[in-house]
Amino acid sequence: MTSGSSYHHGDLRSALIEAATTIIEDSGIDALSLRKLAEVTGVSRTAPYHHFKDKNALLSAIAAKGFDDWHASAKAIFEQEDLTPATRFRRFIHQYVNYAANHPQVYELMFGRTLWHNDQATAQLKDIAYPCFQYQLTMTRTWQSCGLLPEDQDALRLAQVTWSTLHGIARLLIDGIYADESHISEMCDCAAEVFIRSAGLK
Amino acid sequence: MTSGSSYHHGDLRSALIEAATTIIEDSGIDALSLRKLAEVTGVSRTAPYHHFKDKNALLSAIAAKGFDDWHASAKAIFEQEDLTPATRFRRFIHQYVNYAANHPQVYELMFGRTLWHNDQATAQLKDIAYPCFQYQLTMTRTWQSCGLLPEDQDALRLAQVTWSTLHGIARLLIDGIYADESHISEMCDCAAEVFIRSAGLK
DNA sequence: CACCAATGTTGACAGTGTCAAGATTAAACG
DNA sequence: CGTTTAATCTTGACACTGTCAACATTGGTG
Repeated sequence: MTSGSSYHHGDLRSALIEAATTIIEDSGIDALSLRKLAEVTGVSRTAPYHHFKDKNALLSAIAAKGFDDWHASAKAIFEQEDLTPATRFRRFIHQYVNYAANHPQVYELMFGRTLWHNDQATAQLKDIAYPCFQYQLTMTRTWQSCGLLPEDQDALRLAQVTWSTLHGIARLLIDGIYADESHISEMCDCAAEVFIRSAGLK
Repeated sequence: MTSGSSYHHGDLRSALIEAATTIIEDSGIDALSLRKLAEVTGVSRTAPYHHFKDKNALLSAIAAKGFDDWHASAKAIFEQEDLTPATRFRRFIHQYVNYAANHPQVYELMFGRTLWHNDQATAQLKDIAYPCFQYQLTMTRTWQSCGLLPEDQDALRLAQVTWSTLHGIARLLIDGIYADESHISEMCDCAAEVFIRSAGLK
């Protein structure tokens, strides 16, 4: 593949995403510079601009891939029909927080201000991310009708609140505030317990 | 004050913090460059380095001030003894999220990765921030003994979970994901409701 | 085979944080 | 009061960043 001509790379776009992801996972988002990335990939400084409009577009592409992975694993748990809804609910919570803890830099990218804040989030990114948000709502509705979450609350608000809790735990962990990784599991259990009890079941 | 000699500024440190805060609140953290800040303050590029070790130290100082404000207003609500605990609990939640919504950039600084992530958070910042975290725990214990929060859960875990929920709501709002400002109040109500119900009180 | 669009290259520019060395001045000390 | 000292501020410089413009190379299409 990397045999013949050295002028044209062949599949630079994929190579860039891969190398960038490695750098980000190893050394954090701030350590990623397009110039260094180009050097590592064995290409000149401005070559990436033929595949990504700017740095933001590259980061968006990486985040988009993260959403894909994340969505898939959430779905895998949610649809595991041999488990009770309560078990799936608990597993989903653990899985969510663990994903964030295991991929802190990518999680930061996916849900951080860098991409979303003011401006455009690369239509492509929105197209991938919004269904993920929507899925959270779908799951919430199901859990409500199972009696795992209070049925009299508005589904959207409840989805926002439950997600906020997981997102908040993830951020506090990732940013290294007030919580450390050794308590992840207990925090997840506590959160699950609180939500389930609020449904008045138990 | 700004009369006589123009070589020495007089109170550059304060002036820098003030100007920097303005810039950050107006245009975001990324818009703050030390060089521009120096120019605005009417001083040369490297003058700030005699008052702050580096950019991080300046940001830490701003965040520290934010923690002061935040802690004060949290305390003000928590100690308002003419209100029922439940009312104070609800108000605290609303106040927390509103503070974040009204000071998004400073909140981002206070609780974001920029300052906390890998490294040092300027001992001074830690000294101011940690008591804030501790206060969250104190409040949680009180709420537990009021029956507002489940008494059988570990106080630290519960404090982490409740705070995560507020923090998560704040971040989703600030980062512009999935939730917009018009629903702040409803989201807070929903969160309060869930927690209170989980105590089994009703 | 000739051409064109895609892809890759070097050069350049404005901007950044920060260090080193020197200028200016307020404060401390005789 | 005069002198020294330490704080403060300045210019110069360096390495680094993202990104644009202009040019080179090439694979695929007519």
